Amino acid sequence: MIELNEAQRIAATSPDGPTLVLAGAGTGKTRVIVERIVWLIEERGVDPRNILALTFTNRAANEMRTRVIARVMGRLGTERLASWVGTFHAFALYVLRREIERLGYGSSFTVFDEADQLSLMRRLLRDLPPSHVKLTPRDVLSWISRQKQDLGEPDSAAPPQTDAEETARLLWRQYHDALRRASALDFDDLLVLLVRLLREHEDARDKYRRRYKHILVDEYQDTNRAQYEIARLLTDGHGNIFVVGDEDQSIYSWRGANIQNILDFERDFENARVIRLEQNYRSTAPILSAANELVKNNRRRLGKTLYTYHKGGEPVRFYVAGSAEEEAEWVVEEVKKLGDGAGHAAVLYRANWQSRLVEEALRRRGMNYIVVGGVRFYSRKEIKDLLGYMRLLVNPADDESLRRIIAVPPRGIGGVTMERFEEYARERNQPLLEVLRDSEHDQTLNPRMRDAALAFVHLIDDLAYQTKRMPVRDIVNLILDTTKYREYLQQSDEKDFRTRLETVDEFLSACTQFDGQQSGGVAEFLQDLALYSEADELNVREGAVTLLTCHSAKGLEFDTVFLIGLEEGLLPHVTAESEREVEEERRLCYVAMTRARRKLTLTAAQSRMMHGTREDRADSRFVREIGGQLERVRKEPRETPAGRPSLAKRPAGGQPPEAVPEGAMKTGTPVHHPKFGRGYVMYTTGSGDKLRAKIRFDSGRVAMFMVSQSPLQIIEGKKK
DNA sequence: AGGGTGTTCCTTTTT
DNA sequence: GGAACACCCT
Repeated sequence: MIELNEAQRIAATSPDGPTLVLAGAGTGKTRVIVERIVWLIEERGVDPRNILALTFTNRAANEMRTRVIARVMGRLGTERLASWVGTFHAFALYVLRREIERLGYGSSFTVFDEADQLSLMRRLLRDLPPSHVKLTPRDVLSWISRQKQDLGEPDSAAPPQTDAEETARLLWRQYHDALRRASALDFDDLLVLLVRLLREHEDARDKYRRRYKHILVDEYQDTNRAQYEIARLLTDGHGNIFVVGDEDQSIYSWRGANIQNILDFERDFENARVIRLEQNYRSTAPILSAANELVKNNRRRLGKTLYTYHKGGEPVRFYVAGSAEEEAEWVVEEVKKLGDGAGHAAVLYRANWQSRLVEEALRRRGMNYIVVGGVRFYSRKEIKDLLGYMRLLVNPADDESLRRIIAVPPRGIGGVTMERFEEYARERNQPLLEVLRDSEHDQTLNPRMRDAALAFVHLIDDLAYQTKRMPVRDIVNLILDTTKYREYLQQSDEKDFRTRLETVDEFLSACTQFDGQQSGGVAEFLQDLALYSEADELNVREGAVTLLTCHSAKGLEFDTVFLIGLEEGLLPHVTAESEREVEEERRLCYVAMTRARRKLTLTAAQSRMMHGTREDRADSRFVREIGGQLERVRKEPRETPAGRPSLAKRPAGGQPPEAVPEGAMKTGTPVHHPKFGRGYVMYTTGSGDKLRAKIRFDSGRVAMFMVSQSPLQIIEGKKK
């Protein structure tokens, strides 16, 4: 066993039976799991195939797998790790592919992503009688998700308490039926159906119990009811469950994670051993003590105190900028000072949209950076279009995909025509594709509609026939050719069709890769894709700073960390109202801070654009709680008064300097702005005093101005 | 039918 | 600043 401290060694070599390892941030959690797997295989002689290791993110799974292989290789010469290491969702998918027919589903089911769920829910809400309470699709979906993760059923006994709940329940029923009809599952269904399979089918339960004699769960504090139940069902019988977690890092309650699972482990699993890891190997003393200072304000915790033998270290800094723009500028300047060290630095934020300002500041300086997460490759329009075709081929009942592609490219079936088919589909409870097919015999239909519908059905039928048993790449190529998709992109989107074509090519490469590695066909390809996200791949680019949310930073570490937006309403987030929710925000802040090895800087802004208007911002209460541990950084003097646009500074009622005459602002007009300098009009929208102009400045900056209220001036002739 | 434009929301975090 | 929707024009 390599370099383990006493507590780590005791944990990794814990005998059979339930074990809970409470591992604080940076105490070597992953190492303990990895060493335990190695120990089980090498010392205890456990067959690797009998080991099941479950994680929450693919990234964590990949890392664990890589590390175990690296450890086991030299000794056993095993090239491939036969243990099952992956996320709960991936494991559920793996089992369901083989067993789902027992639950009355076909094995080529579709997995709905968030966009699919949203568009389905939007439609259901539209069709709801107006008497119902107004709910947003997001709210309904997250309510349903919570119910599912708690293993509720759409028509369970408990009577609805409020009108909203009654409506939500009705929508759940409809949503459930729609998924059923489309032979589709959402993310939660993967877990729910696995639980049902294990509960209701004894032979399946026995089979998987016998196979997985040792269950390991990473980030146990993030398990929800369904995941807990899966672990429990697989464990009952042998009791060999080894979980690692940290209640102070529980940040997924909005996804149904139940912190009670870790708090109750000793009660749930009899004779459980509990081992605490408290020696932190990652951070310097000042970082650790600031983080401890913060998290000790939480009441719901088991309590641990992290310590380190690292002496010294720079104090944790706190910088307040005048505006969010200035905050980004400052942070980027600081990153720049790091030189090559930027490659080991990260900028962390609460919400994805916060990356924008930082990205812009980085781009202005031509600096390299990586954004983790954000807009996903597979949610880009062109990819979703192609996936729509593929999904319809695999699963002709997938109405959601049909709606997406029926007018892509346009083929004479628009809103009015579709409405008519939708109605038939509802009446006869049939998939849309079938309804379109049957239109052949419908004499009441206008012939133009009918011909268009039949042409589409033939297209799909032909594709389905030709693509049987074809490699995925060839299928996509065939779709591209028969639908003239590239030509469609070209004519519909002159501006950025080049990047879109590149995206298509990138997608083709991904297909080729799948064809080369995996044995499955399109159905498997699509199912795997649903669980994949780019955040899984942490591409390291030489010298590039990493931008990511606090959530996706979990499990990672960086030499230098900037945690930005420490403001009330952002961290803690506005939506956190109850004390319980604020505690989770505090844990999130704690997780973010403890990512730093050597240098940690917190920042905030005094003003920020929030949904279209500039708002004054207050420092986060967390800053106060860390209090004395922070070193305040003073603003450096600047030549130009920074931050706030001049609009905010003008005395109320004042006239803009030299009002711009109506009609003078045209595309190409050169203008001058006191703060941003010279530029020209890209285009204008609106009219009168609502006239707005998009300006591209010589600095490269692009901004939209309300002409009547901005200090823009038209300058004569001298265009550069 | 389909493209373009304007208007009105709302924006957490992820499998 | 963006997505979804409503509206208008061809």
